[in-house]
Amino acid sequence: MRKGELTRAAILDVALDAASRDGIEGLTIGLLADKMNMSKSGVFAHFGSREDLQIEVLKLYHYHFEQEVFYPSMKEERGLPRLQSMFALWVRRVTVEIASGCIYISGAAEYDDRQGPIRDELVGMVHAWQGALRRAAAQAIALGHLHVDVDPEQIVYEMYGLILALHHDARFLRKPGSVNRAEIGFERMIKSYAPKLVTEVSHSAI
Amino acid sequence: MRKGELTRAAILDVALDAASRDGIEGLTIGLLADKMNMSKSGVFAHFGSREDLQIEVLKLYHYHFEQEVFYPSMKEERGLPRLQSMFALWVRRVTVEIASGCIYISGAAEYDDRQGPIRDELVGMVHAWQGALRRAAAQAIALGHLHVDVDPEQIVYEMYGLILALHHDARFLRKPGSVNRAEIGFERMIKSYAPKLVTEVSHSAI
DNA sequence: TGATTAATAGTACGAGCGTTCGATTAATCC
DNA sequence: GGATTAATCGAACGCTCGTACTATTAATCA
Repeated sequence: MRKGELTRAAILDVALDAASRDGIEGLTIGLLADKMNMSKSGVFAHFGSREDLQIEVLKLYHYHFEQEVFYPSMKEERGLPRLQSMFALWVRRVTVEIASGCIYISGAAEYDDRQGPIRDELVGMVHAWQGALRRAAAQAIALGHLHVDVDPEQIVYEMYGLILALHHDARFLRKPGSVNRAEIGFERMIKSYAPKLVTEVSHSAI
Repeated sequence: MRKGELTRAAILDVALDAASRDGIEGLTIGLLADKMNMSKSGVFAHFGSREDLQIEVLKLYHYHFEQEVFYPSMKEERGLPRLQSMFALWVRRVTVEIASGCIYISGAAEYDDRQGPIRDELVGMVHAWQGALRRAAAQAIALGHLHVDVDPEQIVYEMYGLILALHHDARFLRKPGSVNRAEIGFERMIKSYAPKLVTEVSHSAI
């Protein structure tokens, strides 16, 4: 591996860390140069522009997310177990990120009114993840783990809400116990979307 | 009313609009000066500093939120009706804001890692609103509209999640039908936190 | 080791930022 | 209407930003 590629990767690592804290838009080349003990032009030379750097950081985050959340979940059994795993690993990732921050979430707030390549990249990633969640939910329905009438999109919507609330309460408000609330909410949602039982007993649970 | 106070109010109106779009941190004096057809120093003179301006914008947003969401809800009957009104008006506000943006939400993302007066102000406002929601939920429980074992904080958490998801999907992803999802999710939540039924009739009486 | 190429540093530019200060115009009051 | 105060402007300061260019150092390869 050439030396250039190595420093480039090191810069991206530092940039990801910085972006997690201050947002994608908070990334500056001067700041990275300081943290890397390099000159501004030295850092800049590895990327064609600041925008390219920002997009590379997004891709790096996406890679981490896939490795820690998506792929491990895909090894779980299809249907509800996989959906539960997705949520659990997602919660863990957001919790681990409490000190730094989830770029999908902070990025959504930063780029909801802007347009351009960065927004496009971000929207694509979130779409991909929501698509994976939707497929998992649809499989859970098809396999009879969840009620037939449930809309997979609705499940994705509510799961996303629980995670967003976790991010909000834990990171912004710094409330303890938020992880618990996310899990309780998820369990309640799964229960209320459970398939209709043949026996009367659990009617009240629906 | 002096002319100074009038322009000051006009600047704040424009600033609120700009901040809704580009965030509190995106506010710049030069931009406001352009929009107001004034000089930078002319705008600046109305506020001691940019930070003061930003805080004044927050207070103005808070005022609007109170007028459109909080006070009207307080006129509703205590308990579940009030809680439902709070959610409905909140949804409407976020929906109206889809073209611009909710500063409580975008601000939370901007200031989760910063500190200082702006963050303090923002945290205070969100705390106040969550407190109001919590009290309404607690009353709904006390009045028998919701199950006794339910934690009011959990209800606030999940309500906030539904709104955050609405903001995310409608504003960032620009998905249609998000308002419906928020309402469906809320109804399901209320149902699953409903009190255990003694008779069927009493349920509909609530 | 010497030649070649890659990686980094240094400097400069134009733009925008918040803020300060003195000058100037406009509104207010007697 | 003239005196007084309030409101606004204009220019400047020091700072940081992304980027372009040239020079210099370091790594790679024959």
